[in-house]
Amino acid sequence: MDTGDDELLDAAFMALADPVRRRIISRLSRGPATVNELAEPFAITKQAVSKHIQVLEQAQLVTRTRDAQRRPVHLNPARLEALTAWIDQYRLVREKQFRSLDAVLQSRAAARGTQAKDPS
Amino acid sequence: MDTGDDELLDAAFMALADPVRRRIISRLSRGPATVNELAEPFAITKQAVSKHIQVLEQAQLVTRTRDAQRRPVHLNPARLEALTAWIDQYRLVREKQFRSLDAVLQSRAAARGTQAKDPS
DNA sequence: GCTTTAAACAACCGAAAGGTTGATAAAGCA
DNA sequence: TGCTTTATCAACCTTTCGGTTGTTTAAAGC
Repeated sequence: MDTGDDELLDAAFMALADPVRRRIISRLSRGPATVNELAEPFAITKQAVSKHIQVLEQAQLVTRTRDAQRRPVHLNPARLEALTAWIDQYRLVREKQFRSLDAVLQSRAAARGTQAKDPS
Repeated sequence: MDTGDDELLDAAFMALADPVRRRIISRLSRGPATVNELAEPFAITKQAVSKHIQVLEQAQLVTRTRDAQRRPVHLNPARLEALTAWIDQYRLVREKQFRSLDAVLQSRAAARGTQAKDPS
């Protein structure tokens, strides 16, 4: 079991629980950006955005480098992979089970409603 | 960059940010369980566990059925898939960037000097 | 030198989360 | 009919989170 990564998982999931931080991740997936650039589309102060980035940095979802007086923020895809790894670990177990017919029908019906990919 | 099910993503990531709730998910991946069964391994009251399950239920990560006076909790794998789908959406974009060195250099240059246009 | 810009640090506030105790409802069993 | 089990509801408390304003550091430009 993943007893060691508990705090990192805590931090990562908590970090992604905020829509502002998720949009920051979305923005960073297209390349590094500074705090000011990241703060622009939001109606909050740069200090608030700076705190959001600190939260993402603590979760190791992003890293910061030095470039003159700017500090570009970079995405860290490895941490995102760690999250999908954790989720898949239980998602796949459940798919294999097929113990309750109700559960299967429910998950199939729900999968039709969302954009789930075919597991085959 | 649709942010349609923002609230569901909020709720789901927030729900998984707690180690107790993650262990509940882990337990449920091996089959349904009641509140009392889920509360047993933890040093908190059943009321607290009941609240945790409410949080998971609001995020649609679990569902509850009726079986006499028991209310077994079931896992809902479709919601877990939605999370991996969101993450992969940005993880894969990033992988594509790594494949092209030009894209990396472009984003670096954009972050350094040219603030004239969005680098997308 | 002095000024501007980017960004962090610090103190503060309101709202929400996690936990507790106590009371309540509903189903099964004597 | 009581009585137990299962689980929720309600009020309350403490800690943390998201945001603000104000101050400070650090590097560039003049």
